[in-house]
Amino acid sequence: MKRNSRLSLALHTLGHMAGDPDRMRTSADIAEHAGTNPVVVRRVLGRLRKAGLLDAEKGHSGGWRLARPPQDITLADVYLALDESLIATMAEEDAPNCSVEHALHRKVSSVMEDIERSLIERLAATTIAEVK
Amino acid sequence: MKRNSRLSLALHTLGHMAGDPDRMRTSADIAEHAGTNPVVVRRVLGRLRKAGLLDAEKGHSGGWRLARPPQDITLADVYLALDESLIATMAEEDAPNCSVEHALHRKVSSVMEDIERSLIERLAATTIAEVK
DNA sequence: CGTCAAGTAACAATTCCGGTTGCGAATATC
DNA sequence: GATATTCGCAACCGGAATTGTTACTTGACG
Repeated sequence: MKRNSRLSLALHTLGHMAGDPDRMRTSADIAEHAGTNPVVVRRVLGRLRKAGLLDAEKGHSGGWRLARPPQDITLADVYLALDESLIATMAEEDAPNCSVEHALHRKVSSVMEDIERSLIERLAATTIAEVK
Repeated sequence: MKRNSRLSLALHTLGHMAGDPDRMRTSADIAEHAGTNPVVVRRVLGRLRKAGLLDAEKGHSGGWRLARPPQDITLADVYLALDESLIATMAEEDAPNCSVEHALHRKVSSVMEDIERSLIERLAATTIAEVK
Protein backbone atom coordinates (compact mmCIF):
# COMPACT_ATOMS: atom_id res chain seq x y z
CA MET A 1 0.00 0.00 0.00
CA LYS A 2 1.05 3.52 -0.62
CA ARG A 3 1.16 6.61 1.47
CA ASN A 4 -1.80 8.38 3.00
CA SER A 5 -3.74 5.18 3.01
CA ARG A 6 -5.14 5.52 6.50
CA LEU A 7 -8.10 7.62 5.46
CA SER A 8 -8.73 5.38 2.48
CA LEU A 9 -8.70 2.30 4.64
CA ALA A 10 -10.96 3.86 7.26
CA LEU A 11 -13.54 5.15 4.81
CA HIS A 12 -13.50 1.97 2.78
CA THR A 13 -14.16 -0.13 5.86
CA LEU A 14 -16.85 2.13 7.24
CA GLY A 15 -18.51 2.25 3.85
CA HIS A 16 -18.92 -1.49 3.91
CA MET A 17 -20.05 -1.46 7.53
CA ALA A 18 -22.73 1.06 6.64
CA GLY A 19 -24.18 -1.44 4.21
CA ASP A 20 -24.56 -4.14 6.90
CA PRO A 21 -24.22 -2.47 10.30
CA ASP A 22 -25.03 -5.53 12.42
CA ARG A 23 -22.34 -7.77 11.04
CA MET A 24 -19.26 -8.15 13.22
CA ARG A 25 -15.98 -8.04 11.33
CA THR A 26 -12.56 -9.10 12.52
CA SER A 27 -9.46 -7.14 11.65
CA ALA A 28 -8.26 -10.18 9.71
CA ASP A 29 -11.36 -10.09 7.49
CA ILE A 30 -11.01 -6.37 6.94
CA ALA A 31 -7.29 -6.64 6.24
CA GLU A 32 -7.81 -9.33 3.64
CA HIS A 33 -10.46 -7.30 1.86
CA ALA A 34 -8.36 -4.16 1.94
CA GLY A 35 -5.16 -5.94 0.96
CA THR A 36 -3.20 -5.07 4.04
CA ASN A 37 -2.28 -6.35 7.50
CA PRO A 38 -4.55 -6.98 10.53
CA VAL A 39 -2.26 -4.94 12.76
CA VAL A 40 -2.49 -2.01 10.39
CA VAL A 41 -6.25 -2.31 10.45
CA ARG A 42 -6.30 -2.29 14.24
CA ARG A 43 -4.02 0.73 14.27
CA VAL A 44 -6.35 2.71 12.05
CA LEU A 45 -9.66 1.51 13.43
CA GLY A 46 -8.35 2.00 16.96
CA ARG A 47 -8.39 5.71 16.32
CA LEU A 48 -11.98 5.53 15.22
CA ARG A 49 -12.83 3.56 18.33
CA LYS A 50 -11.29 6.19 20.58
CA ALA A 51 -13.30 8.79 18.70
CA GLY A 52 -16.48 6.88 19.43
CA LEU A 53 -17.21 5.85 15.85
CA LEU A 54 -16.55 2.15 16.29
CA ASP A 55 -16.88 -0.49 18.98
CA ALA A 56 -14.43 -3.36 19.31
CA GLU A 57 -14.91 -6.58 21.23
CA LYS A 58 -12.36 -9.20 22.06
CA GLY A 59 -12.61 -12.95 22.16
CA HIS A 60 -14.93 -15.34 20.38
CA SER A 61 -17.38 -13.67 18.02
CA GLY A 62 -15.49 -10.47 18.65
CA GLY A 63 -14.48 -7.85 16.11
CA TRP A 64 -15.52 -4.41 14.93
CA ARG A 65 -18.90 -2.76 14.51
CA LEU A 66 -20.26 0.75 14.05
CA ALA A 67 -20.94 2.52 17.33
CA ARG A 68 -23.59 4.75 15.77
CA PRO A 69 -26.11 4.49 12.95
CA PRO A 70 -24.32 5.04 9.62
CA GLN A 71 -26.47 8.09 8.92
CA ASP A 72 -24.88 9.72 11.96
CA ILE A 73 -21.28 9.29 10.80
CA THR A 74 -19.98 11.84 8.34
CA LEU A 75 -16.79 11.81 6.33
CA ALA A 76 -15.65 14.70 8.49
CA ASP A 77 -16.03 12.58 11.62
CA VAL A 78 -13.66 10.04 10.14
CA TYR A 79 -11.24 12.67 8.89
CA LEU A 80 -11.07 14.37 12.27
CA ALA A 81 -10.84 11.09 14.17
CA LEU A 82 -7.69 10.18 12.29
CA ASP A 83 -6.12 13.49 13.24
CA GLU A 84 -4.17 13.44 10.02
CA SER A 85 -4.42 16.56 7.92
CA LEU A 86 -4.85 16.34 4.19
CA ILE A 87 -3.88 20.00 4.12
CA ALA A 88 -0.18 20.65 4.43
CA THR A 89 0.86 23.15 7.04
CA MET A 90 3.59 25.65 6.44
CA ALA A 91 7.01 24.64 7.71
CA GLU A 92 7.42 26.51 10.96
CA GLU A 93 10.63 28.45 11.12
CA ASP A 94 12.63 28.09 14.30
CA ALA A 95 13.77 31.68 14.40
CA PRO A 96 11.22 33.89 12.66
CA ASN A 97 13.47 36.92 12.92
CA CYS A 98 12.92 37.79 9.27
CA SER A 99 9.93 40.06 8.78
CA VAL A 100 9.29 38.84 5.26
CA GLU A 101 9.31 35.26 6.44
CA HIS A 102 6.98 36.15 9.25
CA ALA A 103 4.50 38.00 7.08
CA LEU A 104 4.47 35.20 4.53
CA HIS A 105 3.91 32.57 7.14
CA ARG A 106 0.98 34.43 8.59
CA LYS A 107 -0.57 35.03 5.23
CA VAL A 108 -0.27 31.48 3.94
CA SER A 109 -1.20 29.91 7.26
CA SER A 110 -4.33 31.99 7.36
CA VAL A 111 -5.30 30.79 3.91
CA MET A 112 -4.56 27.19 4.77
CA GLU A 113 -6.68 27.36 7.91
CA ASP A 114 -9.60 28.68 5.90
CA ILE A 115 -9.12 25.91 3.39
CA GLU A 116 -9.04 23.28 6.10
CA ARG A 117 -12.27 24.60 7.57
CA SER A 118 -13.82 24.54 4.15
CA LEU A 119 -12.70 20.96 3.62
CA ILE A 120 -14.22 19.80 6.89
CA GLU A 121 -17.43 21.56 6.03
CA ARG A 122 -17.58 19.75 2.72
CA LEU A 123 -16.81 16.38 4.28
CA ALA A 124 -19.44 16.92 6.96
CA ALA A 125 -22.11 17.10 4.27
CA THR A 126 -21.79 13.41 3.41
CA THR A 127 -22.44 10.43 5.67
CA ILE A 128 -20.97 6.99 5.20
CA ALA A 129 -24.51 5.73 4.57
CA GLU A 130 -24.62 7.76 1.36
CA VAL A 131 -21.51 6.27 -0.18
CA LYS A 132 -22.28 3.02 -1.92
CA MET B 1 15.03 22.05 7.24
CA LYS B 2 11.75 20.28 7.52
CA ARG B 3 9.18 19.03 5.11
CA ASN B 4 7.31 21.11 2.61
CA SER B 5 9.98 23.73 2.75
CA ARG B 6 10.15 24.30 -0.98
CA LEU B 7 7.20 26.65 -1.05
CA SER B 8 8.47 28.44 2.03
CA LEU B 9 11.87 28.90 0.48
CA ALA B 10 10.43 30.10 -2.81
CA LEU B 11 8.03 32.59 -1.30
CA HIS B 12 10.57 33.85 1.18
CA THR B 13 13.08 34.52 -1.56
CA LEU B 14 10.58 36.13 -3.89
CA GLY B 15 9.31 38.25 -1.06
CA HIS B 16 12.75 39.72 -0.58
CA MET B 17 13.23 40.13 -4.31
CA ALA B 18 10.00 42.06 -4.51
CA GLY B 19 11.47 44.61 -2.11
CA ASP B 20 14.50 45.25 -4.33
CA PRO B 21 13.77 43.84 -7.77
CA ASP B 22 16.93 45.08 -9.50
CA ARG B 23 19.41 43.47 -7.16
CA MET B 24 21.02 40.29 -8.48
CA ARG B 25 21.30 37.53 -5.90
CA THR B 26 23.43 34.42 -6.09
CA SER B 27 22.14 31.11 -4.85
CA ALA B 28 24.90 31.20 -2.21
CA ASP B 29 23.54 34.49 -0.84
CA ILE B 30 20.00 33.18 -0.83
CA ALA B 31 21.02 29.89 0.74
CA GLU B 32 22.85 31.65 3.55
CA HIS B 33 19.88 33.88 4.30
CA ALA B 34 17.47 30.95 4.23
CA GLY B 35 19.75 28.67 6.20
CA THR B 36 20.09 26.02 3.53
CA ASN B 37 22.29 24.90 0.65
CA PRO B 38 22.97 26.66 -2.69
CA VAL B 39 22.11 23.51 -4.60
CA VAL B 40 18.77 23.30 -2.86
CA VAL B 41 18.13 26.92 -3.75
CA ARG B 42 18.93 26.26 -7.39
CA ARG B 43 16.66 23.24 -7.38
CA VAL B 44 13.72 25.25 -6.13
CA LEU B 45 14.35 28.46 -8.03
CA GLY B 46 15.01 26.45 -11.16
CA ARG B 47 11.35 25.53 -11.19
CA LEU B 48 10.38 29.16 -10.94
CA ARG B 49 12.74 29.95 -13.79
CA LYS B 50 11.14 27.33 -16.02
CA ALA B 51 7.77 28.80 -15.13
CA GLY B 52 8.93 32.23 -16.26
CA LEU B 53 8.92 33.85 -12.83
CA LEU B 54 12.68 34.23 -12.49
CA ASP B 55 15.69 34.81 -14.69
CA ALA B 56 19.06 33.26 -13.95
CA GLU B 57 22.41 34.30 -15.37
CA LYS B 58 25.69 32.47 -15.16
CA GLY B 59 29.23 33.74 -14.61
CA HIS B 60 30.54 36.85 -12.96
CA SER B 61 27.85 39.13 -11.57
CA GLY B 62 25.38 36.41 -12.35
CA GLY B 63 22.56 35.20 -10.18
CA TRP B 64 18.80 35.42 -9.85
CA ARG B 65 16.31 38.18 -10.53
CA LEU B 66 12.56 38.51 -10.97
CA ALA B 67 11.47 38.04 -14.57
CA ARG B 68 8.35 40.17 -14.06
CA PRO B 69 7.33 43.11 -11.89
CA PRO B 70 6.52 41.86 -8.39
CA GLN B 71 2.95 43.12 -8.72
CA ASP B 72 2.50 40.60 -11.54
CA ILE B 73 3.54 37.54 -9.51
CA THR B 74 0.91 36.01 -7.27
CA LEU B 75 1.29 33.38 -4.60
CA ALA B 76 -0.67 31.08 -6.88
CA ASP B 77 1.93 31.50 -9.62
CA VAL B 78 4.60 30.29 -7.22
CA TYR B 79 2.46 27.47 -5.91
CA LEU B 80 1.65 26.21 -9.40
CA ALA B 81 5.23 26.62 -10.61
CA LEU B 82 6.47 24.26 -7.92
CA ASP B 83 3.96 21.64 -9.03
CA GLU B 84 3.77 20.38 -5.47
CA SER B 85 0.32 20.08 -4.05
CA LEU B 86 -0.42 21.18 -0.52
CA ILE B 87 -3.62 19.16 -0.85
CA ALA B 88 -3.13 15.45 -0.41
CA THR B 89 -4.60 13.28 -3.12
CA MET B 90 -6.38 10.06 -2.33
CA ALA B 91 -4.27 6.94 -2.58
CA GLU B 92 -5.13 5.45 -5.94
CA GLU B 93 -6.12 1.85 -5.68
CA ASP B 94 -4.52 -0.47 -8.19
CA ALA B 95 -7.59 -2.63 -8.69
CA PRO B 96 -10.72 -0.57 -8.03
CA ASN B 97 -12.96 -3.60 -8.38
CA CYS B 98 -14.75 -2.74 -5.15
CA SER B 99 -17.76 -0.54 -5.75
CA VAL B 100 -17.60 1.03 -2.30
CA GLU B 101 -13.95 1.85 -2.79
CA HIS B 102 -14.72 3.32 -6.18
CA ALA B 103 -17.61 5.46 -4.97
CA LEU B 104 -15.58 6.73 -2.04
CA HIS B 105 -12.65 7.60 -4.20
CA ARG B 106 -14.81 9.56 -6.59
CA LYS B 107 -16.56 11.40 -3.80
CA VAL B 108 -13.45 12.38 -1.89
CA SER B 109 -11.45 13.19 -5.00
CA SER B 110 -14.20 15.49 -6.16
CA VAL B 111 -14.12 17.34 -2.85
CA MET B 112 -10.34 17.58 -2.88
CA GLU B 113 -10.33 19.00 -6.39
CA ASP B 114 -12.81 21.68 -5.35
CA ILE B 115 -10.67 22.48 -2.36
CA GLU B 116 -7.56 22.74 -4.49
CA ARG B 117 -9.30 25.13 -6.87
CA SER B 118 -10.41 27.19 -3.93
CA LEU B 119 -6.89 27.30 -2.56
CA ILE B 120 -5.44 28.50 -5.86
CA GLU B 121 -8.12 31.15 -6.07
CA ARG B 122 -7.21 32.40 -2.61
CA LEU B 123 -3.48 32.41 -3.39
CA ALA B 124 -4.06 34.25 -6.65
CA ALA B 125 -5.49 37.18 -4.71
CA THR B 126 -2.12 38.13 -3.22
CA THR B 127 1.02 39.20 -5.05
CA ILE B 128 4.53 38.92 -3.69
CA ALA B 129 4.70 42.72 -3.70
CA GLU B 130 2.03 42.81 -1.00
CA VAL B 131 3.87 40.59 1.44
CA LYS B 132 6.34 42.59 3.46
C1' DC C 1 -9.00 -24.23 30.34
C1' DG C 2 -8.35 -23.48 25.48
C1' DT C 3 -9.34 -20.64 21.60
C1' DC C 4 -10.05 -16.45 19.33
C1' DA C 5 -9.52 -11.58 18.65
C1' DA C 6 -8.12 -6.98 20.02
C1' DG C 7 -4.17 -4.11 22.02
C1' DT C 8 0.50 -3.00 21.85
C1' DA C 9 5.38 -2.86 21.46
C1' DA C 10 9.33 -3.54 18.67
C1' DC C 11 11.64 -4.02 14.45
C1' DA C 12 12.37 -4.28 9.27
C1' DA C 13 11.50 -2.38 4.65
C1' DT C 14 10.29 1.26 1.90
C1' DT C 15 9.75 5.90 0.44
C1' DC C 16 10.51 10.71 0.45
C1' DC C 17 13.18 14.74 1.01
C1' DG C 18 16.79 17.82 2.08
C1' DG C 19 21.80 18.06 2.20
C1' DT C 20 26.20 17.28 0.02
C1' DT C 21 29.77 16.55 -3.40
C1' DG C 22 31.52 16.74 -7.89
C1' DC C 23 31.76 18.11 -12.48
C1' DG C 24 30.42 20.58 -16.75
C1' DA C 25 28.79 24.85 -19.17
C1' DA C 26 28.48 29.64 -19.62
C1' DT C 27 30.02 34.31 -18.73
C1' DA C 28 32.54 38.20 -16.87
C1' DT C 29 37.10 39.91 -15.38
C1' DC C 30 41.98 40.17 -15.80
C1' DG D 1 43.24 33.41 -23.64
C1' DA D 2 43.40 32.19 -18.73
C1' DT D 3 41.00 32.39 -14.58
C1' DA D 4 37.29 32.96 -11.51
C1' DT D 5 32.50 32.86 -10.71
C1' DT D 6 27.92 31.15 -11.07
C1' DC D 7 24.19 28.22 -12.65
C1' DG D 8 22.83 23.26 -14.17
C1' DC D 9 22.69 18.71 -13.20
C1' DA D 10 23.52 14.05 -11.79
C1' DA D 11 24.61 10.97 -8.10
C1' DC D 12 24.67 9.66 -3.57
C1' DC D 13 24.01 9.95 1.68
C1' DG D 14 21.29 10.29 5.85
C1' DG D 15 17.30 11.30 8.50
C1' DA D 16 12.30 11.18 9.03
C1' DA D 17 7.91 9.19 8.30
C1' DT D 18 4.96 5.37 7.03
C1' DT D 19 3.66 0.75 6.23
C1' DG D 20 4.35 -4.11 6.86
C1' DT D 21 5.55 -7.84 10.01
C1' DT D 22 6.41 -10.57 14.18
C1' DA D 23 5.67 -11.50 18.82
C1' DC D 24 3.59 -11.06 22.98
C1' DT D 25 -0.18 -9.63 26.33
C1' DT D 26 -5.00 -8.89 27.61
C1' DG D 27 -9.69 -10.00 27.64
C1' DA D 28 -13.96 -12.65 26.35
C1' DC D 29 -16.51 -16.66 25.10
C1' DG D 30 -17.61 -21.56 24.98
